[in-house]
Amino acid sequence: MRVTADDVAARAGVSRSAVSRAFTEGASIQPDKRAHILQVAEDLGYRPNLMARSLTGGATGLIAVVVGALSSPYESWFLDILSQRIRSRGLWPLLVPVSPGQEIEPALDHALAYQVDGAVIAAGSVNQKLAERCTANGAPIVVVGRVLDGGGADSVCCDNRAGMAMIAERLVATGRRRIAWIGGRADTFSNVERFEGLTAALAAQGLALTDTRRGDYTTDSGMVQALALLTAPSRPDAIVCGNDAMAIGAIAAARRLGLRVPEDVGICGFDDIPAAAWEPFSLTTVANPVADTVDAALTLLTRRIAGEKGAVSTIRLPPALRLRQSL
Amino acid sequence: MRVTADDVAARAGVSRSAVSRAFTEGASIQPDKRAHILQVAEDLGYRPNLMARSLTGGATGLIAVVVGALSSPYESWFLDILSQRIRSRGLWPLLVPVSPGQEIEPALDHALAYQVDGAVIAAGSVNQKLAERCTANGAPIVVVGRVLDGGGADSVCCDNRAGMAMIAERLVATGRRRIAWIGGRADTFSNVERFEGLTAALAAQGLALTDTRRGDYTTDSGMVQALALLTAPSRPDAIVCGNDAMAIGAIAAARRLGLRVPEDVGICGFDDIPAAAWEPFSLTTVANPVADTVDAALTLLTRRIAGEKGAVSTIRLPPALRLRQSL
DNA sequence: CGCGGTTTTGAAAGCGTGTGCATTCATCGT
DNA sequence: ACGATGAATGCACACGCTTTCAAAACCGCG
Repeated sequence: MRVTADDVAARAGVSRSAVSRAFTEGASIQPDKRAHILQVAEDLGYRPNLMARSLTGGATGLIAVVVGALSSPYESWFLDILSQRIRSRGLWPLLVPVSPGQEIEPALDHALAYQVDGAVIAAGSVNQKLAERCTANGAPIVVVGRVLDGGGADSVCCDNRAGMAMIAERLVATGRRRIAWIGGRADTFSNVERFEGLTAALAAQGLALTDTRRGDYTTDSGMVQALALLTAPSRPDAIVCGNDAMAIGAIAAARRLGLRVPEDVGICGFDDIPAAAWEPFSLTTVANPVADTVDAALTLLTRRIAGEKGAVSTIRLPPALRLRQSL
Repeated sequence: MRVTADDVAARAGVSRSAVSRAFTEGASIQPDKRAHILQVAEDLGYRPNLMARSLTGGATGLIAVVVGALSSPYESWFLDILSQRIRSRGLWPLLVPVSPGQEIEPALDHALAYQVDGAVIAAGSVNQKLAERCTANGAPIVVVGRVLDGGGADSVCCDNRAGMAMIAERLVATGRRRIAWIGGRADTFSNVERFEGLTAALAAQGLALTDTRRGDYTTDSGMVQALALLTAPSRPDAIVCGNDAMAIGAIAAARRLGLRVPEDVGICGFDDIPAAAWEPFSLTTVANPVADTVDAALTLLTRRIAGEKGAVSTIRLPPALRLRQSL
């Protein structure tokens, strides 16, 4: 049914090896013969079967991309950049979507069976054992957005504490005194670092959070938690959110209550997703250097795929404060 | 390097055939022997190589997913649902990102070389010839969000005209007289249908568009075009946008100009992306039945993969009006 | 114990490709 | 003209797996 190299060979009156060589850059074959073969292949709609090719020991060119709920603006923004960059390196992203809370291991296992050359893991929790198993299977991994404790794999991650220190500085500069926090799921790496980073930076200024609440990184949860904060007896004059999506929800909550942002309450987020710059929000936030993160991660990964054996490296990329209207 | 079935066979003291059978559901093998083999495989970290397996004529389980700029909220929302549904059918999405305006053919060609079982095409333009080539290569395709002229492939698509008719009805009901349109790229299927659907429905009510402008389906472009419309001598009292992202931009534009929505100007979009429901927008829009669309598309596709040969079918799913605050 | 029938089992033949190896062929220098 | 050189070519094997096929083992029953 599917047209193979044998078909092309028969039609072109050459051996199958010749067909293979015609498609191999720099192989020893007469130029006009190659042209003829390629023409016949074109006519028949033939393309070398990459599965079979990879069987002989070559790479598949497949990169597993483990990513969380794509409905989140941050995740989809990230995947947009990542998938483009993977393609521009001549590789192909095999998407492995995992729901929050879902185990990553069985899905990744299955992806490994596709002989992926490597994996970029941007969601779910991965321990050292899993990382080692992947590497042992010839598929090095790079973890993005968190640092692997135990150091089983390379990782690239924004410097969350530094980002929060910038926020704290801005809070002090604008004279905020009653500062509240809306975080995400307590067990996520970024949430922990951002929370600790904020409290530490505030403590250095002699300040402390007056209230802390927990959302789930969605806009809706940010709105719900902000409504609770802003209707409490001692209303905060600033709300720091663990990510931009919740901050956007918080702005919506303030508006609904008739509060002015930033005069009555300052609001800020983290990541600088595209929507943060939309005028109705104009969110002051910390820019997560996603493009640089992706580049660094892919560079690390391709090096490992090429066989580099050195110690695992952890890259921390510096974020930048984006001052807009909301704080 | 990578552990193969031979390794497992040697370690378990059986033949390679036995190992293969142990992993094949319903194969003829003694239960305790299978258990033993599976245990050994587990110890060695063995999983059958899916590339090699697919070589014998079986399916790869790979579905190429051609999708456009994921930074767009609609696209990422769509991909979120699609990827989950693909996984829940036991298949795997091979992501093929294409930039707007970029040719889809070379990318899809390359994906075909991975022996994908089929393809879901939600971006780029596909003609009948390309569709036939895919089908001939054993990879049926289904086109989503547009209808293939010439009918070379199944397609699933929202009934854009019906949606616009609902909008027109609402416009009349709220007494709008000067209605403007902000569309997307002129050559896209959804843009053409939505525009024609709106003008036709308005004409049936004795109305006509007072102004039309062209954006590119992004929030920024919606804002730019809406600013132009709302500062023109004859300001419209309603703006219909080709999608939600532009409508959100239009709301931002109205706010910046100090206009009240919907009192001074009604604004509506199309798709009902998650952000449309966010309170600061509360966008009246037409709900694109994305989940149903995805299900229908995958059902069609899996049937084709199973070998169904019938005539191509075009499924039109009915949209629904979502009345919120903006119109 | 023998025999028909049913499972289990291992050997071997592919699946489509890349490539080492030996062979052929053209080319070139002397 | 002739041997040396190098490119071009075809054969055959390897990759890891599934599956057919025939042989072997097992079962129940007379």
